[in-house]
Amino acid sequence: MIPPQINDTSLKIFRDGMATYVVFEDTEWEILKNYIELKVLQKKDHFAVSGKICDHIGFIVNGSVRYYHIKDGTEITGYFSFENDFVSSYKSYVTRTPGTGYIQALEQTEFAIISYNNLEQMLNHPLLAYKMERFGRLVAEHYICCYEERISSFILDTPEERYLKMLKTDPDIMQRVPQHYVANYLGITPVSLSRIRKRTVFQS
Amino acid sequence: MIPPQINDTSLKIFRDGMATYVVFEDTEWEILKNYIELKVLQKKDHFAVSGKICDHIGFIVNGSVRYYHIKDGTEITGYFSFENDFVSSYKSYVTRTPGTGYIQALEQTEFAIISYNNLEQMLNHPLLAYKMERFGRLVAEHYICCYEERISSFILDTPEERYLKMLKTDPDIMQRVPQHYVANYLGITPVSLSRIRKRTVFQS
DNA sequence: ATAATTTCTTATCTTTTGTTAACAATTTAA
DNA sequence: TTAAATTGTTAACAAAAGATAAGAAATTAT
Repeated sequence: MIPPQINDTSLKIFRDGMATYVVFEDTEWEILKNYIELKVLQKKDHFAVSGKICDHIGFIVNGSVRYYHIKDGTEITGYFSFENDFVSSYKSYVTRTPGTGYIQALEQTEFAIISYNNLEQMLNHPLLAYKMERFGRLVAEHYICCYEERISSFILDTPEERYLKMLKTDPDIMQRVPQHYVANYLGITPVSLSRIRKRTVFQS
Repeated sequence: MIPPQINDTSLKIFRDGMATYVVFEDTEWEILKNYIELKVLQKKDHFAVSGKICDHIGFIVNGSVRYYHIKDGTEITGYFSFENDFVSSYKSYVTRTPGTGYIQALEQTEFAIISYNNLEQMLNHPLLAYKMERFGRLVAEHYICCYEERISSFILDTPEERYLKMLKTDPDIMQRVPQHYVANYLGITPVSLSRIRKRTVFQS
């Protein structure tokens, strides 16, 4: 099985990204890299679509994506990911069931990707299994921490507080993402975000 | 190191709970069980408190807990856990930093617990490490899926829809938990939940 | 460069939620 | 059993958000 070649620059960035969680030695990496492929999406192309099983987990080498759902015929954006983030319809990927949302490139975006089958092979490979399990655990734990924060903010903060916190946490998000997507992400309407920005004398 | 004894009934329930994710053989279990302790909290006792590092991960053998934060001097309940759930201030436990919230028993509650040190030892034990990493990954993935659902609901659904969905997902929650806690959990005030229940001819 | 599309703001009106307070109902404690 | 505390409901009013629409601003496409 000869996977589509991924270039060395992207591979290096991906290796560094994984090293945040688990460091792979050169000998391990020589094996591991054979399971990594490259994917490039143009603006508005989809990484995952509703109704289909999401077959890959991606790592953004450069670019960005948004997660959205369709409710009553309109798109509602729930999340964004940027460089060095992992991307997938996790539930779909993990449970092998059709996803309920979409993941779309906000601009031309380059991913290092691991197919479900390749991940299975890595998890069964005697020289990779242990570190891959560990890697998976640490990544999952990291995202749990992020999600915890996000849920707390819905429980504890008003939309206005959520907006102001976001400006501190992701100072450049308003520059990189259309405002009406950000509004959805905050759980409010675009009109409402516009009003909040007006009354908070929008810093940034 | 001789840990406080945990009784066999509770241990069996905990073993079944872990087996949802990874099955441990008898020989493995004989080692593993030495790292498990028992904890019993009376109603209103705390499993974790704000400002302190949460040193244990718990598994509810029987009973229930609520997660809450204090904002402007008042308690806001963000989550509940019941039998067969894992319980911890995850971020605190994982990152070894003081937690920002509280976990409190809603009734007398019995936990199988793993201290951070014991978990480290298990993760370093040659006969347990691999399966424990895998177990950790699968549990974390499971909670990611749950959290994804919850966040989606804040983005996509109105409070009323969120309430109705909850009735389907957790049909007995209104019986087990005070209503004003549930209101917080839904991201609204107790008064608002009372109104929603009135106008939806509260089923259940 | 111009037209078309998308995005953002503003205004009006409606609906919902938050706030506060009073009271009833229920649970807990003495 | 009675008293105290907690919990749930309802009402009145204020504040915020949703819905819709119109127009301005910015971006994208031709």
